[in-house]
Amino acid sequence: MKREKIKALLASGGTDREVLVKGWVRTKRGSKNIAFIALNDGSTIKNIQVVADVSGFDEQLMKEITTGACIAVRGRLAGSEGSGQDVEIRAESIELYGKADPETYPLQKKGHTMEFLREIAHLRPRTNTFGAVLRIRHALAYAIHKYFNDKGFYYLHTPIITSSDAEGAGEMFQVTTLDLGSVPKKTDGSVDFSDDFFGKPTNLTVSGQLEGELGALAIGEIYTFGPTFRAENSNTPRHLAEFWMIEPEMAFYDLNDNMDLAEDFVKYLIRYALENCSDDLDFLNKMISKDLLERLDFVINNEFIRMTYTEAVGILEASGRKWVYGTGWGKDLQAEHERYLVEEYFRCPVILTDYPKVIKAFYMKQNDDGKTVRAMDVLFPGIGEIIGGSQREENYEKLLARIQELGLPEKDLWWYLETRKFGTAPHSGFGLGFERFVQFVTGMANIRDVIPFPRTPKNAEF
RNA sequence: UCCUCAGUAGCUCAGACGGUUAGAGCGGCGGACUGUUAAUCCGUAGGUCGCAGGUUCGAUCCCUGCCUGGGGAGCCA
Repeated sequence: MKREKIKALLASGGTDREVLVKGWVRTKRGSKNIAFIALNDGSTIKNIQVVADVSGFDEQLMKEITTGACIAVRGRLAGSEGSGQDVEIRAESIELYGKADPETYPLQKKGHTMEFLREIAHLRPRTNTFGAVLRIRHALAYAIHKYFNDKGFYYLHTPIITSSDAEGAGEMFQVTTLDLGSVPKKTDGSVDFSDDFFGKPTNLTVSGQLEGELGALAIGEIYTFGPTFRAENSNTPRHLAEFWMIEPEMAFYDLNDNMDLAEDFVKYLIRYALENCSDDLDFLNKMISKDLLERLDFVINNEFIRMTYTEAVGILEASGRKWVYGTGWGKDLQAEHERYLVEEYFRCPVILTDYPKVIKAFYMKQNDDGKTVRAMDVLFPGIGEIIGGSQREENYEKLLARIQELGLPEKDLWWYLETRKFGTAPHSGFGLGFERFVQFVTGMANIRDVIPFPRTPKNAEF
């Protein structure tokens, strides 16, 4: 007999037939004569109720069917006499795959705090909340590939190990095979990397963007979707040391095309989740974040506000607010400023453009005013900056001048500069932090709870 | 990294001017119950009071340091 997944079984509609299901026991209740087992196999947030007439089963077996145990149930699918569910399985035989000693199994029927569940990350996927988050995370990852594939973008695999700190996106994790107990030194005392695996210092990537640009300037429109690593000592509900980032890069896109793509992309993903994960989103809306569905609907049904950094500063200065951080032109916007614009003034996602060049990266296209660059940040309620992007500087002289002005390692960037030397083209791109986006879609308050195994300062367990 | 709060039973928390046997709810275990929905009812076991020093006749409680976690900030996605 073929095992059926609970999701398919519940969707099938028919009753009065033999079925075989396998899964993990969520709860068992009942009396001396009858037992009710809520069984979940991860295919859906919904459990199937298994009803067992106790007299027909081995006493020891029934005793060992406890919360967390894994069982296979063969029985008859039937309409339920109880009110909590439409159908249930009248068990005819039960096989116990794995016991879960109730005295030591850490998951209870009652709710647990997110902090506690983080300590048992190997078991937390068995909870309703994490099951829902993991299914939604999967659906969003799939939708990302589908969106870009359908638009003719190519998935470009940029390197995880890199040898330059050109992007300057943050502190990096060093990659080495040198024996840290006795590091080879040169005569001047500095580390001799010639014996290291790559013969020079290497690190884990902080961004695939620069390599992404190489792809865009050859095959037109590409995207990356991979892990990135930042060794920043950031301890916040919005930062991870290891996170996933999506970075599309497009030839012949100007900043407006870039913004259009970003907005359309984000709305597509939310719509995809609403259409394909409604059970999980309903659960999260009820148990985790009260107005979740309302927020998601709002984002897909409203145009993002677009304005320049300069206009935004004007709004902040006209607000009459007392800010902890000053708001003069040329200063970067702080969390309190972004929050005011998004959550109070507009109450809508906002795209800010044309930031002062001094606070932005070297590769952004310089405007004719000599002061600003064609940058864009997409700001979301609750999580702040979710997308950062720009039109890239395609002019060789201007790009080189900026690199020199900032004292960046020109030698390490020779390959990047050559794209502007040989057949340069206007192009744009952006980066979307995947976990921050999953946070927004699921309503989870802490980014550590939207990735199966979070990596944060002082924590690399599991 | 800075500011701030916290760490007591498996979980969530209460507690004491510094003073003999540290409490509750839930969970577990035992029992009752012919259909339950985080079942209900009765009973019961369970604690190095985060770690290391210090003050004291005596510290889980006061002081110092450290560790871990939450929130806020910075850095950013």
